Amino acid sequence: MEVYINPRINSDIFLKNPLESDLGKKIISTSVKMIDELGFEKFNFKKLGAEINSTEASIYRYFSNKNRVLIYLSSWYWEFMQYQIKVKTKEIEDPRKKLKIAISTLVNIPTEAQNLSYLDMGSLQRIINEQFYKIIRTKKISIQNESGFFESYKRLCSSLASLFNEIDGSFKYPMTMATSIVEMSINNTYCCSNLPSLTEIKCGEDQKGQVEMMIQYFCGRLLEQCELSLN
Amino acid sequence: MEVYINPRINSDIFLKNPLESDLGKKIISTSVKMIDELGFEKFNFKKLGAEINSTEASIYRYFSNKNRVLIYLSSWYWEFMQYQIKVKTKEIEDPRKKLKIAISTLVNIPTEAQNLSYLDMGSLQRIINEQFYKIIRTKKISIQNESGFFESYKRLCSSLASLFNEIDGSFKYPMTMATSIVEMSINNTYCCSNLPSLTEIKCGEDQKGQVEMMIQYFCGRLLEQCELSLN
DNA sequence: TTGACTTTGATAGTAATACTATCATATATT
DNA sequence: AATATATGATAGTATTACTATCAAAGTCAA
Repeated sequence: MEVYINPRINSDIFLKNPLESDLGKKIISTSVKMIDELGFEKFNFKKLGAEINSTEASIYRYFSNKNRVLIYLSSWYWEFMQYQIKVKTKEIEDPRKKLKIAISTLVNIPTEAQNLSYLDMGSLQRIINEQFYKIIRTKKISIQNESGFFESYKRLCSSLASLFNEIDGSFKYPMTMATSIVEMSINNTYCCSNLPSLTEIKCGEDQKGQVEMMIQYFCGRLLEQCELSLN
Repeated sequence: MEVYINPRINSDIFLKNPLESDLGKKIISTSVKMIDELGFEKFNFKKLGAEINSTEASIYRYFSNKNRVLIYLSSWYWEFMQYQIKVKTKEIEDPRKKLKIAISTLVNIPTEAQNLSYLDMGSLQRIINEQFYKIIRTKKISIQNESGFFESYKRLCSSLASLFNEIDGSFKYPMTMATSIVEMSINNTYCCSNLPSLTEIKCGEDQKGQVEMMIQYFCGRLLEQCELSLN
């Protein structure tokens, strides 16, 4: 019986749907672990094959190269994020409260989504924090964008932008603000561990709470009528 | 007679200072052209050697690998940026006016710095827009950070952060805001050409002006007493 | 049960990449 | 004139990112 949530992912990203076989599921779940441990550069299909007792050739039947695996994982991550935010804000009317929940989800997705996914969301979040930029900064960006590889990310940003718009219709740049907010959550979590002098967030237990409060603070200043931190 | 500005760059980044020989200068100026044209992945020392009528081995005497070239170029870029902002704000007292100039420089550095550099600043800016994240998202981040490879970038962010602090001492996250503003200039220029649905900026002649105004708008909302766009 | 089709495994091979090493030559320095 | 330094020329190695081929195993349908 299937209890996991399977996000719908653009089928041009893969050659064969990894969710339709045991090998496929192993490929993606073990990719997450290995990329998190080795880093994306040192990760490759030969090592992955060895790890899951399969072969390089078999994995190439699912994904044409390791970049596609990364694109697949990021689509998964953003789809999952979107879904979680949707579920958690369904019953809520006030866009300020919705935004507060969206921010919290953005930061805390790994703890909230445990046991809903084949994938280790903690590892996946670290991967996204480290690697997401590699996905969207490529010479192949136009072709990949036209193929719809980034739809999941764009959809999430759009729905944040609509929230901003609902809260403060006079705000001129909701889409830019949305990407900035998402990147702020990525960056500050990353910098806090790796380049601490670039952020006010202090590493440690309450780190995620700090990032959450910070993003609330920025939203409160950017949008009128939006004092999230006081609610 | 030397009329160019030579930014001081952490000497651990290179094996032999490229500014101290003709070959070295050719290496960096041709790297900029080639990375801009080919993309960083397809650029390598063999191709570079062929282009400048030298050899792979000779280039390896200057840089231990192509990543170091990218780090070198980004240090150059941020040093140059810092220097330009400093020169242009030297005589000015009002931190708001200083900030306005800093924002403009951030966006318009290629046109402002023509003929001050060996390097084509237009190409270099495109490279930074596309590749900067690759530099700071690496498994070697801690070692490289400890070696001081990112000092130029950090210094620039710090000086922006002090400006924010001068303008509005009550603002809680000046450093995060500084990195966000710098990244906003990088991202929106990139997205405008490559992922247009992620930004409100419209590609075209006035593109840089739009980005400038947008950043001013964000600063105006984030900091109290800071209506830059009205000045 | 036979036969066909699909999935995976096993193995081999190729072109390109990212270096490293060595030696010769040219040039500059003392 | 002797020496040190910079560069060029060439060769070689390990790894990577694929591609191709064939065999074995399991599945499904007549």
